Amino acid sequence: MTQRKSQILTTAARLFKERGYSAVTMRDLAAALDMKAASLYNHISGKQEILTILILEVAHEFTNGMKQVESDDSTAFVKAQNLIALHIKIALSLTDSLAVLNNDWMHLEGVSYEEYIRLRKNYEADFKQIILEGIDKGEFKNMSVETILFNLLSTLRSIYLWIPKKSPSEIETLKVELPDLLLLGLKK
Amino acid sequence: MTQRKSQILTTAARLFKERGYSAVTMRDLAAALDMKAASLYNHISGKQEILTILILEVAHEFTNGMKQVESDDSTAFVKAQNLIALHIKIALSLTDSLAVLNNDWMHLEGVSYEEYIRLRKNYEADFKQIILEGIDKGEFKNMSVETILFNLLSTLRSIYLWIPKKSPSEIETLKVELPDLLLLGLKK
DNA sequence: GTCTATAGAGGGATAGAC
DNA sequence: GTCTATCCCTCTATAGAC
Repeated sequence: MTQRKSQILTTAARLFKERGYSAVTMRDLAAALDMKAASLYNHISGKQEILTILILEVAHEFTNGMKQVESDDSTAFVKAQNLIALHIKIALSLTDSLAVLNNDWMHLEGVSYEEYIRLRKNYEADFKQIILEGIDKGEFKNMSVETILFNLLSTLRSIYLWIPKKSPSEIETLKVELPDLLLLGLKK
Repeated sequence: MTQRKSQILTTAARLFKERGYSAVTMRDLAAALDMKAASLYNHISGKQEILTILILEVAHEFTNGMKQVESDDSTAFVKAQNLIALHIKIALSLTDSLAVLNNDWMHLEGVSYEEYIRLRKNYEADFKQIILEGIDKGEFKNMSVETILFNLLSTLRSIYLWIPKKSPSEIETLKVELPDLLLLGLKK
């Protein structure tokens, strides 16, 4: 990956986050980089390639993080804590790309689309399994696993919206309080 | 509002929800209604009008619901319960428009944009006030109000994503469990 | 109220000079 | 590696017949 290409990708991520993939033109992107649209094509094959790289990078981060969490031989409660930390970490390091994943995944095409859907399906199934384990072993309240998963993923998926508006000290507060807020209500 | 116009609006809401405002063309919308794009303009002034009507209707529903909740002389805990019920009710009755509000508000233009921003700002400030009241009176844990607000709004804003996939009985479960899940962890 | 036709602007992408 | 010029297509919206 050349320097120019990653410059294009980070700028694209920011613009896609602000206005959405479909509303950003190659001319917009080029202008934000002080160049002409035609020049972009020396670095990337097209608009779709940008979208695919941005989204699949984040999706693989989640998948790898989940593998890490699962390989650790700990309680469901600790695994859930680690997943919360994973979401915060990715939201901090890949804020804009994560926004693109959340909002524009449906504009992926062909095999990239299939790949994304597969990764997301597996991630959610793994997450559900961890919650089920927690309920089975009496670590969590005996509530509908669907409701719990919905609540956790909703909040975790929104972190990227919250982070850019906050100071480093507020983010530290979130890191400490979010696991408590999300999991202590669940604890048996 | 003629029957034809509301037919156009509900179809547009569905398409905008699926692909986003910018990716849906007037030809797409017309085709979904078995008509030609030019005919749409006998009922609406343009694409922007559709977006404005869909989003501001939902925004006013939230604003009116908040007024109701505030006018009730009850504890912060009950007010929070009522706000959760409000979000579930709107997510059920205006699922597609709510999705459009969440995803495409930034494509509003002119006074409609200003109006939306104003309504959202006031709604969030009112919500925050209720949480602060709960902390002050010792009903809620003494946590960062920002963290609490973030968690509540994240989950409440995502309900529309969850509802279309679920059966009526699962939705009943959500109505019962969500206030417990969101608020009992907060309770002092 | 719906149609065909089309204006006028702007989209992604390519060719080829430098 | 960047540019100008341009292709070809699609976009929103309008004009005017029926």
